[in-house]
Amino acid sequence: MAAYNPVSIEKKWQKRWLENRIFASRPAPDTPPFYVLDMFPYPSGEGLHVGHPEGYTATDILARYKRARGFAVMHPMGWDAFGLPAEQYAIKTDTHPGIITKKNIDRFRGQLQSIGFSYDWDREINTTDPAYFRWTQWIFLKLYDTWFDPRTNRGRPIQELAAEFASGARNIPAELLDGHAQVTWSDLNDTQRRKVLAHYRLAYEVKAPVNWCPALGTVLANEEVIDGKSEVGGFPVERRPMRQWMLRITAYAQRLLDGLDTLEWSDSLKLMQRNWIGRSDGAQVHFHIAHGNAIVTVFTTRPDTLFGATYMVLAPEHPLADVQVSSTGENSACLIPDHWPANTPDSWKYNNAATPREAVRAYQNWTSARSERQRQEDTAKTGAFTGLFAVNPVNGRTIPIFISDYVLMGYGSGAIMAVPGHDRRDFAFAGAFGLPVESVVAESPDQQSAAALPFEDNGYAVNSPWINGLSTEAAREKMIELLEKQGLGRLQINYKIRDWLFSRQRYWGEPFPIVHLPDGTHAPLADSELPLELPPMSDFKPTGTMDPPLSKAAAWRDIQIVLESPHGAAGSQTARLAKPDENGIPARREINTMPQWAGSCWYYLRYLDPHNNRAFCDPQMEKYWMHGRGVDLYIGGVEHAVLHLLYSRFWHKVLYDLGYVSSDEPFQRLVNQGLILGEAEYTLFTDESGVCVSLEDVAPDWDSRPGPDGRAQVISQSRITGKLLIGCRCRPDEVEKRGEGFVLKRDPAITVDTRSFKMSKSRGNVVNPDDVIRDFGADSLRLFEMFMGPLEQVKPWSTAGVEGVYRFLQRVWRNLNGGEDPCRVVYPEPDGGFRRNKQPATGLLNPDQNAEALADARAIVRPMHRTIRKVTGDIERLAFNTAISSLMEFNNVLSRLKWIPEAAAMTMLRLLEPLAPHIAEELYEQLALRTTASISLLPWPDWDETLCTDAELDLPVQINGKLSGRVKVPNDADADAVVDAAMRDAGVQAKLAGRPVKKPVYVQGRMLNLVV
RNA sequence: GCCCGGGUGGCGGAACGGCAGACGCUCAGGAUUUAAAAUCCUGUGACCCUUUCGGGUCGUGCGGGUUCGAUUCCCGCCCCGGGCACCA
Repeated sequence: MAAYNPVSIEKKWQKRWLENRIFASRPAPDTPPFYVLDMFPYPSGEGLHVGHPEGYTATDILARYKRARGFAVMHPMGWDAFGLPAEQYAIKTDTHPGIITKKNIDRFRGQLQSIGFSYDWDREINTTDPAYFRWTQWIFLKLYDTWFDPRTNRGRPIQELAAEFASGARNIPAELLDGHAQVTWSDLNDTQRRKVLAHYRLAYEVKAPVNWCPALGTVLANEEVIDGKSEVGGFPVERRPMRQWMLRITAYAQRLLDGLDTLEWSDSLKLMQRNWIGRSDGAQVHFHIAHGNAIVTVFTTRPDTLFGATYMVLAPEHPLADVQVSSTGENSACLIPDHWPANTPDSWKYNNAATPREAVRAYQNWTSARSERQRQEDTAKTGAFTGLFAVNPVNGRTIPIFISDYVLMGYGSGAIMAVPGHDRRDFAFAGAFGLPVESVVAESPDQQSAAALPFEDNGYAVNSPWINGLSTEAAREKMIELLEKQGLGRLQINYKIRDWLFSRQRYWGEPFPIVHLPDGTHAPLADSELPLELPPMSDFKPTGTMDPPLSKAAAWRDIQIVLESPHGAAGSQTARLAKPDENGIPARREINTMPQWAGSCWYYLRYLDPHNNRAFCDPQMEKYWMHGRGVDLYIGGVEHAVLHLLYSRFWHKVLYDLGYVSSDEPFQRLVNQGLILGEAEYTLFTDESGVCVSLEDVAPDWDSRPGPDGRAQVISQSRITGKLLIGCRCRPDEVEKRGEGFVLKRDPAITVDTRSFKMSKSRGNVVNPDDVIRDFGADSLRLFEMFMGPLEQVKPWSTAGVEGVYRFLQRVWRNLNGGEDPCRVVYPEPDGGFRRNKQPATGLLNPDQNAEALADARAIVRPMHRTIRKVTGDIERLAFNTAISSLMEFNNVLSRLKWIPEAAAMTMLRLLEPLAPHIAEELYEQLALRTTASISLLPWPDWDETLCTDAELDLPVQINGKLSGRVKVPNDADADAVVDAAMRDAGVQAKLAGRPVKKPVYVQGRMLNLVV
């Protein structure tokens, strides 16, 4: 009998699947669709690690299962291949990133194919392929040509806005035209029209402070900055003003929020998105500047505390604090006085500045030089008095106005009313500057003030004439109502989310299909100009300045263009390259490129129709596969919670508004797989002289540094002496369990740490799937990835565990292998007997053997049907670990049989196929009488509920909830019969010891509890 | 600080409010083998009683509660992991 040799059978079947296009998606009108999607991988130079195949295996199992259930399955794979790592490697090795990308993709594809995933490889896509990014650029132009209409709460074509201006249905805001008086659309020239429309587009250009990362040589989106450092690489990020492309995702904030309610995503993921969007309901309140006409509007979520506002704070960048302009004398609007008001405390004059203007300017300089990181780490309150006062509109009180960097220009109106009694930040500032703190909310309405300030909880309004006694909730509503009535303010909703910074100063990304015109405006490329490809460059290194690499491609950048109006509507001209004989306008291409997220925002749509060169996707295909709900199941890591998943929802909603897709949301159901950690490690700490230190004496804040062998080692310090401690790995046989933790065998006084670490190259605990496949085969890899535990849970890798599932597959092989010799699988003959060979009428069993085989055939029926039921249910709920367990149990039953009936063998293989397809295919080919090209083409088996249950139950009997015996009863016995049987049981009687049964509780088919 | 997850044998984990620890790993003993590997069989939560057969007590992070019955539901803590963090 041939041994189980995964390497050779896996290669064989992978080749056959590809050649016979077994897993090609086959949409058909009468077949229900099922779209199961993996998160778009970035083909890195490192290749796969075992974390990748976790989600991929889960989706593959479901894809194979759904095919068996008669669905048309969409299960594609492709490459998110633009991006920094390839570009950085290209610079290092002086190779074009396109070459590196291609190599990495080939490697990734090879690795994925070696795991036996049932992707439809005809649909493979690649974001760096011009045939793909032609449509990324096309969608960008759709965003560019769309404005958000708040009245209908949806995006609309920009031409419709132009038409409203043209017809006079909408006035042109004067501030958009340098304050010119009322003009009509027909008064405007093309430049002016472009300027007006640019203000509304979902893709717009703005000069604003951005997150500049010098180490990466590019700006980053807010979502890509974590703790003031770049998400990729952890490099410092600074704020710098730059001209950048932005996408108006903020317009869709409410839609993005509302859409979450309709999705089958985990609560924690929805929460992350909700927090990121950050809606808060409050009010804007207008404060007059004392002795002037100016008004400052603040945003507050606690209008009920208005009576407790004792000062006001502006962001340092607030327009009212713009002293730079006034100092040149150009603008007399600056209200900051040039002398301190009488009795200004010295502590208010920033660094004892001579005048408020100087104080404001000095403070602005200081705060703008501080990095994001410094700002975040140091929350001590600083600020400068502006010399100005505001009038509290509800009580007429005059309050001083400060600037401070704890107020952010980007949120609300960049100005706050400070209520130090009920806000800890204001409280801290008031403490630092000696400002009054008053209580206007208390725990109960009859208190004079809150027990302790700052009191931030809800309570009852006090010391607030308009609203005294009202609960915080009611007071808030009442106050807004009164403010609105008197024109002092109104209800306002704010969102934390900012517009999406969409350009990067890199080479390896999609070029913007935009040209800059001599008049300072810009125009989109005509559709006929797409795709706009990157110029071939040998030097694509960063320039060392903030100029992107494409600035070096002057011939590509500087062009002659012709503007055309395809829609006939002025203001929406498109640009095309001038022909040699044409008199073109000199123009410059946009030289920033799009961020990596661009290509992944819509890739799931391209899979549906990947070779279409007339549309990003045929509408019929989109309707069929997305069926108004979006992707049926999307599995991936949680790291994209606020990046890809927010961005692509945004793009999708725009496409939906414009009528290009049929569903409002792209991903109906989403599951996050848990991280796979490295193998569990025991860490022993020693000080520098090598003396062991027990874990209790080690400070809990660990760090790591490169050790002598180049690998990262854990370091910490002694709680007692503060001395440096070094963690080193010890072997499992050096430790033993003692009490709560593990101790050293040779010195049980020393407790060691036990935990699993994230896989990382520096720690040297990365597991390469190629090695696992070489040693145990792809089926074992797949099986173990799923057997480790629940999909969504974090779990540590274990090589011994892989061996466990490998042994399981070997046992399956030994049970069912049909090889050259006849095996234990027996086939029924028409006369009721059995034969051992596949060929009819050979290898007939003798009468004794027939009797054994018949007994086995009867015995296997119930386990078989129960296994079908269990595996089916487990796969449906993505509980693959328990599905595998029950297949192991079923196989253990088969192992105990003398003869294995064909039906049981086929059931085993059919159920195994989604999980371990290669071995299933191979054994199926060996055993099946009439084989299809693949076992995956067979339908899923059904189970018979009546065959799942035993005729006789072995019921546990409890007395007062404690297990006290068992009784055998027929499975349809009623409560009385069961109690009767229990009472006749000698063991139960002994336990009852004569006590009368007060009440029996019988749970049908499960257990009996006797209450005494 | 705020908001989510999660704490079950030596380990990964299983268990519609109903027999806690399925399945797998580890370890131990046995069979097979000249021997080893592989394979097969048996045992493997802790403690206690019993020569054996067997039996008992405790046990799902800790403390309470609801219930005939709680790993599961409720309240209060502790620990671990993740997210957010001067967002008014």
